[in-house]
Amino acid sequence: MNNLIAADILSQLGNSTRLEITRLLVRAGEKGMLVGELQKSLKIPASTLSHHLNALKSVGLVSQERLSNQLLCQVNYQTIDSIVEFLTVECCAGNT
Amino acid sequence: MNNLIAADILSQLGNSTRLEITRLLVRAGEKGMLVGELQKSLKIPASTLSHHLNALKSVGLVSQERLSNQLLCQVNYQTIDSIVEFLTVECCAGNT
DNA sequence: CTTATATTTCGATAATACTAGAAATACAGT
DNA sequence: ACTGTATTTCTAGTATTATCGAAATATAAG
Repeated sequence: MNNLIAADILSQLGNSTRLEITRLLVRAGEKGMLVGELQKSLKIPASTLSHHLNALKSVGLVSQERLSNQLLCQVNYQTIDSIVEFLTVECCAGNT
Repeated sequence: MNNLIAADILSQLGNSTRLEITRLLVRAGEKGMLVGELQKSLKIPASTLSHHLNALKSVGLVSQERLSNQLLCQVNYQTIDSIVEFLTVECCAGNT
């Protein structure tokens, strides 16, 4: 985890819609959520949601798996843990 | 700490220059760093640095204090801790 | 092979952010 | 007052990001 990758991940989390998507997926846990379920929760156009999901996928925060004609989304806990670790250990907090 | 405020803070950290500024200030600890020292480290124009410092101040990540004709910058550990807490507890990680 | 549902990709527009030179401000010393 | 150093604010150009309708693609069922 270097500065550039960390900034990339943080910038993806730094949008309230994407942060909310991430939060929903974390709460959904292992079983994940379908794109359609996310859309119902968020009430945003499908194309907008798809765009944000792509952004989250691009930095490894979310992965998708096809189930017939639906797409299941799951959060990647490892990526979240690694950014938390970056903030706490390598970079930032805990220096009080 | 709500979703919108968290996203704001995360988006400020989600820029490699600002993340580097934050990292430098964390490492500097209590004694902080002068704007000029930051500029020497980062090698970016003063106006660009000032712009980023304003962004970090706007979300409470950095504070400044004048020392005669220089400005001392300090990171606000509390803000970093609160965003880490948001990620670990309220929102995201640790759900494995 | 047509229809229906789920989702993405395309394309265009609007909004926001980044960068940096130039001018302005703040302060200290002479 | 004048000069020098530190830093900000102004301004503008460029680039990136967000939004979302319309069209396209994927899959399943009839």
